[in-house]
Amino acid sequence: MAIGIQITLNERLFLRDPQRTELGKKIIKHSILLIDEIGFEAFTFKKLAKRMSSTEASVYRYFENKHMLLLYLVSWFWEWVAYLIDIHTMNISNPVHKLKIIISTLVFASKENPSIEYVNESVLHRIIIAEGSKAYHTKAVDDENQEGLFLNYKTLVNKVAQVVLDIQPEFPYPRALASNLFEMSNNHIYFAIHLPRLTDVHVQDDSYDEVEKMLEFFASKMLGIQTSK
Amino acid sequence: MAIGIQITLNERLFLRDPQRTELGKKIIKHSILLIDEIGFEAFTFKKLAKRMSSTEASVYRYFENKHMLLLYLVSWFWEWVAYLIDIHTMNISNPVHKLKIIISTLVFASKENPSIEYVNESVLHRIIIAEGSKAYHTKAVDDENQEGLFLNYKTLVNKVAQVVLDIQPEFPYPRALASNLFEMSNNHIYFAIHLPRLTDVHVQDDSYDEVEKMLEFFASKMLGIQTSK
DNA sequence: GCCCCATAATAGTATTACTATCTTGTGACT
DNA sequence: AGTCACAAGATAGTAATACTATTATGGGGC
Repeated sequence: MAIGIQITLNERLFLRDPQRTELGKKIIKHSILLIDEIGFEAFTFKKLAKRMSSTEASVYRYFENKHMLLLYLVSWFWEWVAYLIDIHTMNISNPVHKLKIIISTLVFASKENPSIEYVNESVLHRIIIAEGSKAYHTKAVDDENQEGLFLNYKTLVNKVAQVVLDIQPEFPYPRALASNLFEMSNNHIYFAIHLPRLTDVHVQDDSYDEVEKMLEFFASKMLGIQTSK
Repeated sequence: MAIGIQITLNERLFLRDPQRTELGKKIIKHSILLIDEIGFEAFTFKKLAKRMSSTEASVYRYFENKHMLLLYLVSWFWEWVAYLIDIHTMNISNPVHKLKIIISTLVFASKENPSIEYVNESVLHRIIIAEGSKAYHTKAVDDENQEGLFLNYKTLVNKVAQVVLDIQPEFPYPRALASNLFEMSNNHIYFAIHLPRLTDVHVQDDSYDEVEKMLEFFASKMLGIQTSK
């Protein structure tokens, strides 16, 4: 099942392509686990190297710094979600149905059958939820954007915006609706777990059903479509 | 005009109340300016002290670390927005009208007549937009939440959620709608400036009219109310 | 005139965020 | 079989960060 999936990322995200070597894959694998455990602020290349039984200097040969590594993980995640959306909506022509599938793909990204052994998609999803926004809340955002480091996310948002326009060609804020669905999904999962008074949904274990229902509700209200049973 | 405004904040946010001393006020004032200039990651107490012609050790007597200082600034900002909303909606009984005022207060928070000399509200608004979400995206979020460090924001969100319920008592997601309005406001101002493909609105200089219009559109769609001219 | 206490001045530590250099081991090519 | 290339390991070193501790100074109140 892992065959055929290729996640292609901007080459400027890394110094040496981590997908091409064993050490590279180990860096991806363990950085996901370690960031999830101790948080991005406390995460350092030294700790990562120790955990992997490698050295700091070796990690630095793959990524310029931990910010670039985060950017890499975030890009990887969105590229993966885009891939999932593509295969799930491939044969769907009804855009309303398509949007519904997009929402559930997004919310349940972590539950998909893992496709690549060195990436724990479920843990990566948690990282995106907790740390994802730090990838673009930086002083370097404009330079990095110019280098195309956010292309994956922007492409995905625009893909969804196109579906919105297919549903309602005159809708005035297709991209804002699309990006808001993505941001809301992450935010409200996070709120439900850590700041429950900021939301109305609940999550238990890793069941995000209520989040999905809420996003469907919001989307259908925005686009004036019937909520299907 | 500065008379009578008192911003009261959780005492656990600081070690010594910065509002009570000259040095404290200088810390608030210059930290706002410096974080805006160099970004939160590059910001250090040493640089702040140098800028203020004080010492690192003195700053540490007021705030445990830079994260607590950010939390303080964020709380200050939301408390201030809550205050503005209160005075602007004081005599309004129609909840639809109230919500509209809330949206414009939120979007134009930075344009309000400055009330406290040591806080540049316009610059502070920029910080909230660019760095605000880092205040709660931390491993310590649960502990800090338990200590009440996010109360200001949660209270504000719930105040707006109550207005939503006044408009539509059966609305299933009042808090999510409220928090989403706040998050969207900040996000889309940021997107418009740095990642324009993630939104449909534009901002020029500090004119956020399009953001206001969009939030009104979203809110009225969600609540099924007429968009007023 | 003395006490209190905030601030300044200074120093010191562990960790972070790197950069540099040198060695070793493997695989590929001749 | 020999050497070449090159990735990774080992080691060291530097400047900055994130603090903590100690002592000195100076002004306001009693």
